[in-house]
Amino acid sequence: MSYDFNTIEAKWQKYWAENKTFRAEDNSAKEKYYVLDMFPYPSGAGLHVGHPLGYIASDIYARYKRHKGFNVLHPQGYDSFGLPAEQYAIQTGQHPSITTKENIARYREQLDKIGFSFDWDREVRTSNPEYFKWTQWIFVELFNSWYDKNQDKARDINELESLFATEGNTKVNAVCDEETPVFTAEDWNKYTTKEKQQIFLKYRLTYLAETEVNWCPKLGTVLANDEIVNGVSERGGYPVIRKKMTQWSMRISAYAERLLQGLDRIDWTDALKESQRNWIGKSVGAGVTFNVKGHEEVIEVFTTRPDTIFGVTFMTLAPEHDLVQKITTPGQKSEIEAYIEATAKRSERERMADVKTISGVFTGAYAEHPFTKEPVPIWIGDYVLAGYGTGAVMAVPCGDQRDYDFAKHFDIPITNIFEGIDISQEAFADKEKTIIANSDFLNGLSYKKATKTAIYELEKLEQGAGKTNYRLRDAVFSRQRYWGEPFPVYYVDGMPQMIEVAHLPIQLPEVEKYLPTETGEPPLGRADVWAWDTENNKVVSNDQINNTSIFPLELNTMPGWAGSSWYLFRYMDAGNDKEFASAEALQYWENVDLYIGGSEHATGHLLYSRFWTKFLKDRSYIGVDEPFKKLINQGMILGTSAIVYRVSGTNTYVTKGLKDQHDTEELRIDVSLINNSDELDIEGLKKWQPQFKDADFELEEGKYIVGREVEKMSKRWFNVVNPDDICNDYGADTLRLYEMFLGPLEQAKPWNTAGITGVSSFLKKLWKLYHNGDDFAVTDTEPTKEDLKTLHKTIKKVEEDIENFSFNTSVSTFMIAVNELTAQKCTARAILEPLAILISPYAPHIAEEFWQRLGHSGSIATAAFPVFEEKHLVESVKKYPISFNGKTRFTMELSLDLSKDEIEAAVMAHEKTKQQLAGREPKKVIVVPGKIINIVG
RNA sequence: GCUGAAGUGGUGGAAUUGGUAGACACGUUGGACUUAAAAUCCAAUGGCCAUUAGGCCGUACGGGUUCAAGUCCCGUCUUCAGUACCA
Repeated sequence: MSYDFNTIEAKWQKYWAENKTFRAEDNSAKEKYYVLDMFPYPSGAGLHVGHPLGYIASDIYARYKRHKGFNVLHPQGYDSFGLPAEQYAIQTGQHPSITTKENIARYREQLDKIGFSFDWDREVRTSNPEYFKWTQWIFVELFNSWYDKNQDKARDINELESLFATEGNTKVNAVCDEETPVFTAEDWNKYTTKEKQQIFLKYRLTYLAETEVNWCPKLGTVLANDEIVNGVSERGGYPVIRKKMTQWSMRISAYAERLLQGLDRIDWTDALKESQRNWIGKSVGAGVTFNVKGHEEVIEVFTTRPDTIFGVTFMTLAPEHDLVQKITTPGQKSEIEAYIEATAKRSERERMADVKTISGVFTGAYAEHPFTKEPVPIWIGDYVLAGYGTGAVMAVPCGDQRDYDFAKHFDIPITNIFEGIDISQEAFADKEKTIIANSDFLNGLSYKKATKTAIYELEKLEQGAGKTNYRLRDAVFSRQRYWGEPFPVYYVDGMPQMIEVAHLPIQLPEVEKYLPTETGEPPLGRADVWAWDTENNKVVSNDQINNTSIFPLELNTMPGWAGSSWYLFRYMDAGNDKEFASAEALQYWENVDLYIGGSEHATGHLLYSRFWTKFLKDRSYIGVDEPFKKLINQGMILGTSAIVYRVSGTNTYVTKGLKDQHDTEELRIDVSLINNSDELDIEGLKKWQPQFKDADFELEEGKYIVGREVEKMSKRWFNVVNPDDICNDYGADTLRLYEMFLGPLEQAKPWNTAGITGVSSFLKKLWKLYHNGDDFAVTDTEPTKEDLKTLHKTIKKVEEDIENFSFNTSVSTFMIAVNELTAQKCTARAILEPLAILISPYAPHIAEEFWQRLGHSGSIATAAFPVFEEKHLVESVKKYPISFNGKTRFTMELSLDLSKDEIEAAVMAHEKTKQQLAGREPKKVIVVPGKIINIVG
């Protein structure tokens, strides 16, 4: 019987499902190990061969850990809320839940074919009400929490209320909005309920506020900072503008320092940690207050260089800054307004595209320098960003190149405050070489000392203090969409109220269209049944809204990252309808030991889930501070597109070798029409699309050779390779081995189906090793020394490879082992049985088949990993290369029992050595046991 | 600009961490089997010189340390990824 992978794979996939082979136990004497993949968004296109790469790697590791005796949790689910299903719904009118279900069914079918060891009993779907009930619950918990800086953790909002009632907010050290008023206990107790609610909103970890947001008109929704790439939306690439809107936000900024510190304790790549560090963007400096001449208002700035305060010759505000309208003098009004209008019109992208153009307008107003009391002109300019720091800078042209360029452009004076530095050409920003001059009490001081002194003096004046600033902004949490989690929120007198957990989940209402309303409200504004009855605790028809007991519900939905920020905990106890997961399950499974997924989530999902984990820990729902202990980013598998060359204006296609003789245009065609030597199947192409039906082809040596281009795998390039096809043609085990064999896990690499024959024929050879003709032929004979050596070499290498996640080299190791054992005609059970276990994480189906044929009744999945024994690798005789002055001349066999001196004596006595030395005395003989002998003449 | 990663045959990539560079595989060439093709099997395959034996040069480039460097150190160049008017 030959290797019939289709039958074998179907058989074992059925066996695993029926026997629930990979079910994880929630309490076990075994040590736990949690291996998680970033769960997929089930898109309509299905999986291509790139998607399973990370899943295969995590599956190998999960299976390996089971062999090593761990209780392994390896679940899978779907991130099933999101834009594509909604856009499809807008086009077709089909409810997104239907599309989503269909797509999930397709994904599941494809995943099952590859033979993953997922515990499907724990499947989660973020769009299932049983799941998003708890997403809504976490939202409510965040709403009911505030961040205490003294204890450095989130606390119950009721505790804040009692603090307010007894001592006001003067002593409360909390993370809150900038413009939070100061009040006493007496004030507090006089406030109306609504006033109290307004104040609480400034403290809650999720809050409703009017903020400057990224509005994407094309998508009709706001976006968080991480959803914008290069000034355009990540999805679709549409322009994004800044706009003030009332939105839900997450006070992630409260966790900035802990998110930064936590990075030191987790095993992630440096690149990823670095991009989170950059995103958090900590900078240490000072906040400085400038009085505005003739106004009550003051301007707050943040600077990393308080030591250069005497170099301030002007100030610049962001055009969007609140004070601009108030301080602009009548004479400058029209000019300022024209400028603000012009900048507001520009998209983020345009603004980023021309950073070189210097623009700005003088407001006519002056601030007062805190020390010299000199007037400082106040300008506005779009090089100052509203979203960073306070949206205002003290400009020090001598020490900052942007301020310098601005000053030169508008002819603003530049004061030099650096000892012995020429600033006639450019600003001087080297902190380390700075000696301050021309600066009153800072003269002669270094950067460090001057900074300290300046802050001290500012504090004395009460016009500044040391301050740490973070680039990390609070994350906008509302989306003007349909297909997302509804907020468990209704409004009484404009103030948001939470719905208690007992009445959750709040399910999505039916709408007749998935578009915004004519008045610009989100799609939920179309729902007829979307009001909250506080007496009966249920959703009722909008007609009944009376604002005494029945109130309107929130119209926004949550963003895509809501459900994915905590799903790792749901897998621990996926069926629980009383809690998001039981305390026992949470305590046992703790957090993810190994997480595998793409690096594109560096500043989105991976940051938000760390934030929610820290929050849940603060509120004592979980015991861990970080969600993912170790993280590996798998590289993308790229497609290799096929290109034909059409002679311009004709229907004639020329082969690659002749294309330079014509004026041609490139067309991408389906990669399945190309054979392993880049030759085109012309008849196939003619049938593929009508435009090729009557085409002419100019060949070379009777062949049409296509051009190739490596690029992202995508339907529109026709370069998608479907894993189902590979499974049908070569088998899932071959697909798994080949995906690993392609190259290092973390690297991007092109898919090339041609190379798959290598691993495919390896599996055939492996099959033959266990079979003699048609019969399964494993004998109980004693293994030879060579056989044992091959086995133990393989155990050692494979174990090391898996521990280091270099799965690619393991595949080669298997190939070598099988070649050697075939040559040695090894049929010994004592070799082939452990070999089956070694291969089982990589090629589980064939391994199970061998295991059964070897007479075992259960699954190979729980078999113990073979133990490596050094003694089998030790040889008695070794070939030593003998070198003279670094050049290898010959090799010589020597016993390994010899000591260093004996080896040296034997080599010197050897005839060839004597010839080489030709009577000369060597200076030195270097013996590296088992490796090389070097004689230095 | 800044940060991170990396430069090894025609290609993907190995190299036990300083010890015979190019494992393994693809591709290519030649051969066997076949009427033929596919499949399969065998052999060769870094470059140059040599009939052979063998020799010389080779891990982006230039230096250095060492008996010994792909690996360590200094400098240069290139590529990829992330990020960017961050005060």
